[in-house]
Amino acid sequence: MLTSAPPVAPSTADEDEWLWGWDPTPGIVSVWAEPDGTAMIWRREPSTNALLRESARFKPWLLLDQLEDLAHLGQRLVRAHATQQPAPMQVTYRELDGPGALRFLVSAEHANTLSTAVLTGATRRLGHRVGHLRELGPEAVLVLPPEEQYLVSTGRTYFRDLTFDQLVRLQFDLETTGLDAERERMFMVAVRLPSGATQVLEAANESDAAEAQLIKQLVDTIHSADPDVIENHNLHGFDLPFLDTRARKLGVSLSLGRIHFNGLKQRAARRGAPSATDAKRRVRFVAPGRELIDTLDAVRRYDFSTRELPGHGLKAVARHLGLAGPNRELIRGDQIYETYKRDPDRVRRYATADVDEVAGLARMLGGAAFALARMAPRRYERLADAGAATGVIDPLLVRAYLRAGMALPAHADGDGTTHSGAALHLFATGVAQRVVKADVASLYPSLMRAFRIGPARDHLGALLALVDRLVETRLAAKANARAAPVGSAERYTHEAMSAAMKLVVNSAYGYLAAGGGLTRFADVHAANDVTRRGRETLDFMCRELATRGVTLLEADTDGVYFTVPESWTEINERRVVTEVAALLPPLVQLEFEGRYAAMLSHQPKNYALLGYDGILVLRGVAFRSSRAEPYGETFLRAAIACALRNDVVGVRAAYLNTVQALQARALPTLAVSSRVRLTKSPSRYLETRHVRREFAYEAMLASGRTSWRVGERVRVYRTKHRGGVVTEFDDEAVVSEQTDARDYDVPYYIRLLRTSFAERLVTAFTPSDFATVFADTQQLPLFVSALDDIRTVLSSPMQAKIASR
DNA sequence: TCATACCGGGG
DNA sequence: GTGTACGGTATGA
Repeated sequence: MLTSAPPVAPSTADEDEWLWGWDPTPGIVSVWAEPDGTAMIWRREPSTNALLRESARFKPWLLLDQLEDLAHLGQRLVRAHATQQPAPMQVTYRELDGPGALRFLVSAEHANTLSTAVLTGATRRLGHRVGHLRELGPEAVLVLPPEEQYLVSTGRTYFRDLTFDQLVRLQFDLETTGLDAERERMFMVAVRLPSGATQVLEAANESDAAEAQLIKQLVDTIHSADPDVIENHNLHGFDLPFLDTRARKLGVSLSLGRIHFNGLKQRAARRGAPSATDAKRRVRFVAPGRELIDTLDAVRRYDFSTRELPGHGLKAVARHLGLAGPNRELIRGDQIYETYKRDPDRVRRYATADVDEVAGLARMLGGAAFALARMAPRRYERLADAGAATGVIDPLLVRAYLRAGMALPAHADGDGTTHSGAALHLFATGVAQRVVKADVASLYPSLMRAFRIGPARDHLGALLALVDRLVETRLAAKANARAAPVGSAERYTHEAMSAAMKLVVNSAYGYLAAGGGLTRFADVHAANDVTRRGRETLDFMCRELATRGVTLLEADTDGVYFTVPESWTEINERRVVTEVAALLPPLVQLEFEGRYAAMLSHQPKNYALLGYDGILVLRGVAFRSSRAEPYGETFLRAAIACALRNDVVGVRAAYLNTVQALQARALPTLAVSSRVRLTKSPSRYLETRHVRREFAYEAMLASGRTSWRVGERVRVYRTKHRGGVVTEFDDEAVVSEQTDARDYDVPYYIRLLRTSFAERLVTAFTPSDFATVFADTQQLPLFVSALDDIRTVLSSPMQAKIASR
């Protein structure tokens, strides 16, 4: 059980245990525990990869804020003694040290003994029936799922001494006649076996019996492959709920786990499918003995820090990450079944590509959750979809406190103090040459460490200790990754560890700042202390840089863009960053992040950067919008690239060329079309059409499209009097040149070019020069020479406009 | 027009 | 018995 360690001055060894647990049992790949105190553990022997199944006993436990509710047990309530074997119906307790509210650690042989005893006492005390422990509130009781009780009390974690590639993983992907499991059915399942071989299971016909047979085949395939992990993209949002519904309707037993249950188990989850019994609740399915991993979760977590993915769909992500083959079969979702009837091989290739890409994706992005599962006392599949703050840090803290024999604070509401945010300064707008970006890596956790800012109620100092250890572990993992051969499992493991550490470290501040009593140790004062020091640090950096002769452009939270004098070389640029870095506290590391040939500073968080390699990067909503017409974006990129090189003639040429291309109708209709989503059904639109006409629907009707799906994305464009539609295939618009009428409204699109797109260069010139550069096309001859004198400008008219978030 | 509610994904 | 993203878009006052 939970052995006691000295509650003060934790040693390095204690902190290791807080981070990693303490039981060395290797190779755990799944855990299933029951309220009766039995736990089933599946392990892979790291040296042989053989699967072992072990059963164990544990004592279910929970934490209470008082013992009053258990007084009615009389003799059955006993103080815990390490040596004494408790009797079956006994409840043992131990009072923990420290000031925390949740201070009584209570346990029994069966969880039901515990909960019944507490509920009986609470019912008597409160004078009304208390039917469930959660009714007592988190300030009065802490009870974890059985697996987590087991992992916390034993100090075990998943995957010790195992690499990701030692996991036995299977991927499957359903192909169905539609999205609604109530009305549609499955007709195909692509399976990728742990060996990497793929197979396609198919229903023989459209009958119930054939679909039932397909489900049985899938279940058999999974059982004979016996994977530790089952993966798919949106597994919990689509495949499992669909499968569950179909199996119920068809009366087929859906037993996907290693313990036979009739059907899948469920757990509450924020991101899951609506529960069949209560539509307000969301659930995820559980198959005991296996871990059900949704690559969509890994994608979200990845994109959360990188923000580079075009979308989170499997095809888009696989393409972006280089996992998609060159001849990847693509079929629009609503055409899959139709295609299957005509050309089944095409759908087989499509579905097989899906499972292959999922396997690649899971390996590429799943390592972070794998690494977390080696630390935190939760199931792998829980850590794969958990938020870092409550999902990872809180379980680590709970385990640390119990290990130290310390009482845990209960969740507490804030005192009404509002949370203050980061600093954002726009110092100058327009075009700057020789731009440098300097930033502080992981500013907030660094400030927490440097100034020892932790939650006031964390008397054990566990959060700061964890952040310290996580940062150290991350640095070691990064070094190990660099030392390992490229592409090796070892390198991959270290990189995944580093990514996982970064995730948790960066959420430590979020944990502190979480409002509404969401996290156990939330502390708005500490969080404000962090952001205040963050603002001070940013302001200090800006001042110190400015006194060293640079011109500040924009500063946001933890980084600053500035431009340097013409005479400076990269050596000077780096020196000024190093000098300022030396003035900051040791753990707050200002880094030279990059240098650019030029920058167009438009609005806060909206700018363009031209690299010395000639690559132009646009940031911010002003420059990137999914609705923007492609011709405008093309123009904007060309014009900005010229402006950043001070090629004013080029800017003018880009403008004129676009105008002329429009006038000559040289641009395909696709180039002037805008992406919209149809959210009203045809009948719903027709109801309101006489009151208010909406362009997108009018364009559909004008193109003879009288039926569409709600949610369908189309590209629409304007003609002289009405509108037209270019249909879209997935994310890539496909239009046939022969059918392209190019009947778009030329004056409208010329106007749009000027008022919407050219406008985004307004800060690059003085007002009169701007008017000249984008003057009416007829006046061209007048202005050719006038352009020679025009230079881009950088201005700071507003006295360093300061905004606060 | 501005605030707020909702979505992201899957066939 | 969950977990508080965030930026874009849809909808309603």
